[in-house]
Order: sequence, then structure tokens, then C-alpha cells
Amino acid sequence: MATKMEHPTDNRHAQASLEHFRQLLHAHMAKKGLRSTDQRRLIIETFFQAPNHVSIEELLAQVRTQDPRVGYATVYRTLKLLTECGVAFERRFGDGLTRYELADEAHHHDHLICIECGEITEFEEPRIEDLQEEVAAQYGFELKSHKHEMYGVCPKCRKKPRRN
Amino acid sequence: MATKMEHPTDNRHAQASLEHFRQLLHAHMAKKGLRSTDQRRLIIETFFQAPNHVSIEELLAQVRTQDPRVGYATVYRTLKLLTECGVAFERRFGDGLTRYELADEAHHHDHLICIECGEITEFEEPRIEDLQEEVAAQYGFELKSHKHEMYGVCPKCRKKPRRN
DNA sequence: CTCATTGCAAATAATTTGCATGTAA
DNA sequence: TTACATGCAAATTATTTGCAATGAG
Repeated sequence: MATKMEHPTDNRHAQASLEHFRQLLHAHMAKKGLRSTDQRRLIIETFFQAPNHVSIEELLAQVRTQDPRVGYATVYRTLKLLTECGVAFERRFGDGLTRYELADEAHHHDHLICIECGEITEFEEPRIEDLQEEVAAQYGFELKSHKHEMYGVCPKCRKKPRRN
Repeated sequence: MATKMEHPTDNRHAQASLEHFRQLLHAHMAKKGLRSTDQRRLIIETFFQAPNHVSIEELLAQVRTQDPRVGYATVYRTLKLLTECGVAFERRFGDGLTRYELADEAHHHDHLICIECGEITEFEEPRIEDLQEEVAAQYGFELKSHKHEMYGVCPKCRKKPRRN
């Protein structure tokens, strides 16, 4: 059961898996009567290609390399749209800003965060996932998603003399 | 190893365990030359007695029943102090505000959050804790703390007709 | 006495919103 | 054409900070 092994730091997703998200989005937009605009398409494609855990600011900077006229508000509104239709997850780590990532349940991962240098490492551990289902069932919860962050000192920072 | 069983919703901590936190705080304040004031003592004791996951606003409201003159800034500053010396943890769930809880590692728990009604249930699962250590070790991390939140639909909300 | 602390108000920072204008469908 | 979308700037919200007055050690 616990045999799948992939590069845990390979953040980007195959084109194939993006197709699913494009469909989700399309369905949502059709149902709500929303429109496909240049800015939305650009922001969405940029998000799909961006590294994981992008902030609005990072995403906007990247978007503006293609179209400098795009404003903050549009990025916020588009990411909210992606969140609403289940394409993106909002995440808040310690720094005061929201980051976004693809809602890729099939390729689910959790995070190891270094409290010294802030480096974020992804991990997958199917045995933990199984236990989560077990716990949720104990409490009668129907599990939809989860967030599992472990904070510690990464190998690099452990080598440095510790601060006091 | 996995035999301890307690009321998972019993949030408050025995007086005995608070003693440890008082000492931590006292040591930190002594080392930094900080002073013990009426406001600080009141805020800290209120925090110790408050339900888990208090927000600044809730805490201030409670504090003001004892002393209406206390201001927001003092509560923020005091909670930051508690966080710095390891007495409290900052937590950010989905709503845009920071909540605080006792940094009680010995009585560690994680959270099950209902996405319908917002109810927060605590759980403990030693087998997950063990696996966390294992994963951290795989990556060479020295684990300091973690945050594990599971989102789903609680038993009560599952009974209600689902919204669309 | 000295310097940390407080309350207030003003300052920040991230995010949201109102509105006139632009533009998919 | 008919709303939805955009960009801008102003508004909001949570949190932080400057400062004069207060108070702990």
C-alpha cells in the first residue's frame, strides 16, 4: 500500500492532470455565467505553471511579464474563483500572506517547514493518510481535506551553530 | 504505547501543568529584564483560564470584564510575549484572525474542523505522532512542533440536507 | 530615578470593494 | 446590447508602532 515513491520536491503537475482542473473551472464558470477574459486566462495559466505555494504578489509579478496592465484586484478575484471551484487551495504558513497551490488531491502532499531558514519540503506518507481516515471515522466526520505541517530544523540549518 | 485516553474536548489544563508555563514565562522575563504589570498578569491569567483557540478580541473582552481600561495593543503585545517564550502557540485557521492556545506539548492535540458549522474537535493519535517523527527523520529534520488540521463534515451536519 | 509598559491614535499590510469604463457572449 | 470583468483608488480588517504619560524595580 505504501509503495508509491516520487520526487517530493517536484512541484509541477503533468499536463494531463491539469485537464481535470480546466474542466472543473469551465463547469463552474458555465454554471455561474462567468466569462473567460484575457486576464483570467493569463492568470490561470500562470498559476498552473507557477511553483507551488505562490503568493498573490509573486503570481502578479509573473503575470505582468506577459501583461503589465493587470492589477492586484484581478489576481485576488481570479484566485478566489479558483479556490471556490476547487482548483486551488489557500494556505497560510507563518508569514502573514496567503499562498495558493493546486488542489491536487491525487498527488497530495504535506509540508515540512524549517523554522530557521523557512525552506519548505513536501512529503507524502500514506500511513498517515490512512490513520487520518481512521480518526475521522472515530469522530463521525466525513473527511474532505487536511493540512499537515511539521515545523523543525532542516539538515542544512542543523549544521550551522545554533543561535541563542 | 497508545493507551492514554482522555476527554478530547476537555480543553482546560490542570493547575499543575500551568506551573511549568509560569516558570517559563518568569525565566524569559527575568532574562530580558521585562516587568510584571497588572495588565500583563490579568491578560496572562485570563489566557490560562480561557477556552482553547481564543482570539485577541475574545480575550480582550474577557479581560475587560475585570479591567475595562486595557487596550488592544497590550493584549497583542502580551500574547506575542507568551508566544516568544514558548507558552502559547499562534494558530490561523480559515477565518482571517489569529487564535492562541497553550503550548502544551505534553497534552498535544490536533484538530478536526467542520467545514459546514465551523465546530472544532480535538483529537490525539499517538500513531500519527510516531509516523511524524519517522518522516522528519527521513528528511533529516529535527522536529519542533506541528500543526495537523483535518477538514470535513461533522456528524451533526452530515444529518442535515446538504446544501448546493 | 530609570527605563519598560501602557493606552491611544496613527501607521502598516494584506485583502476587498465601489465605480466608471471596457468587453465577452 | 447586456451584464460581467477590469483597473484604479478608496475602504476594510487585523496587527503594529510612535509617543507622551505612567509605573515597576
